[in-house]
Amino acid sequence: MPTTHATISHSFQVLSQNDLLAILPVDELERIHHHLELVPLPLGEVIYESGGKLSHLYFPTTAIVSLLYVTEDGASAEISIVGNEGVVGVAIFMGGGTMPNMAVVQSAGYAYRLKAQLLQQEFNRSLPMRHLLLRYTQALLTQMAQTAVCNRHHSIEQQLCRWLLLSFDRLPSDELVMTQELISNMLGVRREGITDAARKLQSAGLIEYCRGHITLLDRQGLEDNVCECYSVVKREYDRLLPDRIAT
Amino acid sequence: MPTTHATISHSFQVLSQNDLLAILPVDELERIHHHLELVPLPLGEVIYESGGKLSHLYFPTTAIVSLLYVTEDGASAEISIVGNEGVVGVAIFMGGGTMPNMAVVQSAGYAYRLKAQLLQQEFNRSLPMRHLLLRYTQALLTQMAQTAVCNRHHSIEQQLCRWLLLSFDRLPSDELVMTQELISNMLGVRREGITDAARKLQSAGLIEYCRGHITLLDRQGLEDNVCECYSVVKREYDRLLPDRIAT
DNA sequence: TTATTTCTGTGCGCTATCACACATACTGAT
DNA sequence: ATCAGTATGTGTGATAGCGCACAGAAATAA
Repeated sequence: MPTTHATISHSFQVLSQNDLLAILPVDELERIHHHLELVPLPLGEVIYESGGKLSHLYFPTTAIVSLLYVTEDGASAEISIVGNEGVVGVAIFMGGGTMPNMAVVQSAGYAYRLKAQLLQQEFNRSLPMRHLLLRYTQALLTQMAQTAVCNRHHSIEQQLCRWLLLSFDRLPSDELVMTQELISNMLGVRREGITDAARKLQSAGLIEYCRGHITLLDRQGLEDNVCECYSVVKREYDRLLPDRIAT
Repeated sequence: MPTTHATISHSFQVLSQNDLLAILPVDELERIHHHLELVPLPLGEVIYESGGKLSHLYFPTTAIVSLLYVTEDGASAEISIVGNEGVVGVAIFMGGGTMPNMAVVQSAGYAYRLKAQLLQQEFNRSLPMRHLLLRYTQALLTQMAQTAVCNRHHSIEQQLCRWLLLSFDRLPSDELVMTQELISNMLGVRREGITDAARKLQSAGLIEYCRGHITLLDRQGLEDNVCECYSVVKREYDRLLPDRIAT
């Protein structure tokens, strides 16, 4: 189907809700945008299981996805967060096909997706596409590394601040739908630990929460309480993907 | 300088001490092997600093290198271990150039190195080279992710087992030159914590240590005590780089 | 409405790890 | 042989986070 200029620009505007698609040169985007499929990602949806083959690469727009590892005895830990700044499914172009962790929708929303095979072709053929995805993957590496550091050295309260900031950075609004129980699963700590930390942040007037709804009140306050891990990761994303649309 | 077949095969045998070079198709290797420079890596040598530009990609043969993050207040945590199964300096071909962590030689030995610019050319030109390095990078991703999980959920003793196994896997001998103090820096815990855990392992007859020399006595015993993180990482390396030379 | 489930608050004892302070023992240089 | 430096052992008290148990409150369903 031939595409008029009008529909292309319209599509591009929508596509630009994902930073990586937004940076991609127009001619690259033209080549793939008919294959991009907009899909809703409801809360809790599993995009891929541990060891499961990835059928698509996902470009989140409004959705947030967590990369989670679940241990043999049922404990869990979040490895990284992916929102509209990145993609879910790097194993497709990295060559492994699968990963030993799972991707779960942490905040409902939408994502564009591209068939794995098509993406692989594009990755091999197009230098800009390759550069973009690899730079994003390097940023992902940093996020994972910093998660390891944070898990080792920082308090639950600091980690909660980090997690909230990373999440709000990827969210169009200042409200997050998320229970303390779920957050505790992400951070791999007890629910009570989150209750304590969250209460402190609320008393300090940084956030407000009520039965699964968290509202950001004072971003600067959170940044004052967070450990260095947040800014290290953020700086690295900004450095590696400088032209992405500012949130 | 033209190269005879004899010198080529000789070189290749030596080069094959690094698994990635060993897997590389012969014609690819021929193209770069004159540029590979064998360098000694003494204990403690810093291959790159946090944020420092990488001049070379390193292919360790007998050396082991740790990717370390040092926090603002001086605490440290190992992000991953690299030995003859991989390379140090993925930021070169991933496109970022630098990383917010440092690479330190954990066990003295040798490595081949290749100028960054040359590697970048090769990475863009050669599909096998690219595939190889990207698959290795995916394995690295898994190691980082699993480090995060391990830091969150597992005991010092389990982590010590994991660390020892990962190190001995990358070592030609059964003896490791390494003080408890240094190990504690890698794992990001107190030295006394390592002393306790190491003593337990020694009493159980799994290792023997004396003033900076650790000898592996019972690998199976270590594997019985280690958390799942070790095997998850190992399986992933084996899966992603199946043809590497068995140690 | 009432009943039930979900979410959050709170208390209490337990354990792993930490921080610090030393003691001991081995090593190597002079 | 001596001494300084390095590596390891040990003790004591503090603390963060855990496991468990349960209470109250808000949302949801009947």
